[in-house]
Amino acid sequence: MSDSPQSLTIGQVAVRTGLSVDTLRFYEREGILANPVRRGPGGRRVYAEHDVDWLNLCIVLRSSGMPIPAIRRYTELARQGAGTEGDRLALLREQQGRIFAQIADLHRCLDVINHKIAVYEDHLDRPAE
Amino acid sequence: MSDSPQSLTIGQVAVRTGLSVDTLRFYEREGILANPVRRGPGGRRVYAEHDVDWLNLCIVLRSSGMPIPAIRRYTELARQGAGTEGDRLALLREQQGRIFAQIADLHRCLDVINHKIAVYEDHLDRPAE
DNA sequence: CTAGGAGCTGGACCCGACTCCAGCTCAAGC
DNA sequence: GCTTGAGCTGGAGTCGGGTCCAGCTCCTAG
Repeated sequence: MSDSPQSLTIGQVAVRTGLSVDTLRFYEREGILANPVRRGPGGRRVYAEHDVDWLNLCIVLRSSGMPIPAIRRYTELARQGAGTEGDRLALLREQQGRIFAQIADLHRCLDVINHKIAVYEDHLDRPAE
Repeated sequence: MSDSPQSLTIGQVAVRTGLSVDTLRFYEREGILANPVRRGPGGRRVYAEHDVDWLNLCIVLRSSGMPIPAIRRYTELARQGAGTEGDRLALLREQQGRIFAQIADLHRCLDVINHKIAVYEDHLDRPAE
């Protein structure tokens, strides 16, 4: 419970994030890790807790449909640090908008499907014929 | 205005559905058209209004994330006609469930992003520093 | 008759996002 | 000292969902 090791292996990060080890390396190549991962003895990646936090944000962005290049842009702004907050905010707001649109879209799909379901239920309720 | 031609060309179907001509042929190869498209003179596809209706349903299913093989299964049941309504209903209910899950997921993403946005707004509101 | 425009086919290609693999290096435990 | 397990690299492969293309056939209008 009281463990907050300041250094994690890629395997531990995989467990904490639910991403595969391969995906972690892939994301790194894609440049969506805030700080270019440190290396420990033997060239092994050393992650910190805040890398996990960052990855969790990336996971949220990805799963809401943000493509990797967009996440990379956001990451680059974050890497540049102070002064880019306005831009980062703008990117987040765009994504927020896209999420709203997706939700609205899904509700429209749901309407159609609910209607279809109702028709089938009605049809099946009718005993014979 | 008063046109409801009982036969449509692939180009007209493309316009009515918003799908490309290529995609229509692709969907046909994938077997997600209810009735194996009729052919007119010169081997040209002849569509009817109900094909457009069916395609519109397919579009809804696709855009709510149903993969093509699943749509194919649904289509096959529909083709078999009476007796498969229960199965079709089950497939629709599954998809309904997946849509609910997606919406819930997007709301969770939204929570995270809204929170991030609030932090940035707060940060940017602060005049100097 | 001839140039366009819409269709047709089979097959190649593309893109995004992973996923897998061979071949190598370490470090630890038996 | 040797096996095992976790990591490393570069590069290839996969999968889903389209998209594009060459080369051909019609039909219609000028």
